[in-house]
Amino acid sequence: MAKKLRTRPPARTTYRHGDLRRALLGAGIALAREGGPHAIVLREATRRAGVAPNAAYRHFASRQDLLEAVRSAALSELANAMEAEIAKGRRAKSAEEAARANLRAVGAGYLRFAFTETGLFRTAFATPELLGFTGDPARKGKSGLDPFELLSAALDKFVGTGLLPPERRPAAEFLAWSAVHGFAMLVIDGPLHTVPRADIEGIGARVIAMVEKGI
Amino acid sequence: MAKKLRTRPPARTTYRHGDLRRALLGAGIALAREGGPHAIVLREATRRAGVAPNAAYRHFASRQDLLEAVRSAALSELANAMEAEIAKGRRAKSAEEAARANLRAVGAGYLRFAFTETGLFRTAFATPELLGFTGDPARKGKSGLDPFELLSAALDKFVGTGLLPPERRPAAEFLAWSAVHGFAMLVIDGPLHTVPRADIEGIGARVIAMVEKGI
DNA sequence: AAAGAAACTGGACGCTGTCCACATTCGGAA
DNA sequence: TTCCGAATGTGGACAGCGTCCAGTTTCTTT
Repeated sequence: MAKKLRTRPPARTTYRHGDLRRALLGAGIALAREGGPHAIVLREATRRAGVAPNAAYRHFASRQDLLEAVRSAALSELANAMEAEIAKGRRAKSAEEAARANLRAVGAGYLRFAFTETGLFRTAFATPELLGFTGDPARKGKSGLDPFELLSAALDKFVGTGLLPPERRPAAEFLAWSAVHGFAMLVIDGPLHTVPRADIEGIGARVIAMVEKGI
Repeated sequence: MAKKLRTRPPARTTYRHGDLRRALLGAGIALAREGGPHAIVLREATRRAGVAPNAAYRHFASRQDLLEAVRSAALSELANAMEAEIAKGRRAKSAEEAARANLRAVGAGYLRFAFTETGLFRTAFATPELLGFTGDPARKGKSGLDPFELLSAALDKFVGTGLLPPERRPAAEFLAWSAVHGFAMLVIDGPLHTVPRADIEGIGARVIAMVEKGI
């Protein structure tokens, strides 16, 4: 992989960069997109920003700190992908059908992002230590909801339309999420990696159906 | 974390180590158990074996090669954990109840291993590149089946006892696996990390129930 | 006893994250 | 306007990593 002479900006003339934090974050996102969390390397980010390695420390406390910022961005993009999928299926239907379509869209958007932006998806769930799912605004999508909240909203509609008895509502997001997330993992770097994408789509639909039926 | 002066053997007197490959593999497994795949570092393994860093290259082509060997060992231990759980529930029951208990045991064993041997579990599914689920004998448990085969066998019994219509059998392992694997991931380093273990057990049972019902 | 293969050592290289001391520039107070 | 402190970026260094190359020691085979 020739990663050396890439995206080197035209040798800035000013001493100050001007917007280094954003530049580093952008480089980090690009790196993650190309090669996952492992590929986020501080020195390469500074190289792409045209700046000395240590300059990064004025904006990020450590490599881990940069990784975390990229992670937030990835989660935000994931939320956007889910919202896009939800918006796609907006038709006039019965409340019940709408609730079903909504939940399916949440799952489908999640999977689409996982398979389309694999590097970012992996980064979004890369955890050296434990991860808190705080209400960090940097992780939300355009709707103001993060991925977890989007799923919760979809399940609330299930209860609202009587598709899910209220006593089974608590913690239901974890059942749904488990299935879809696990499936994504198995496809991305598990035994389903070699299965043709056409078949994947079918199995993915069955995973979502299993959730609808079994939740 | 004081990781330095650990398990240094008593300064071997012979030039040859005698059983270096096994020693390195053992050190690698210990490292993985303590800190996951990330913690498997070649130089540390050689240090623990009391040998120069390069000596490792007589037995493993690269760090990745050692990682792979540890991975196989981890998968084998996972299979053992699953088998143990299956054996626990062996009582005289109807074939149907036995099939249900079998599938639940497969899931429960998987989860138990994931939560008990987190480092090894993470290692088992760490994939820098893509991973093939070959019939590598080093990955099997005592029964001669690897984790995937154990799950397949459990599902076959479901079909055999009429609990699962044959037309839904194909690829069903991926539905079941997705749910349980995803749940493990969410607990290990996802948003469920902070949830008390008592509650986790309950949600885990519901995940498995969802699979039984929704598959 | 000699030769050849196998196992291990020693030193080096380039890469990484991070630390420290220094240089430059900007913005506000005098 | 000038000066001074805070913010930002540079340069050099360090230890640790995976890996390569060239030796050295030992075991095995002839």
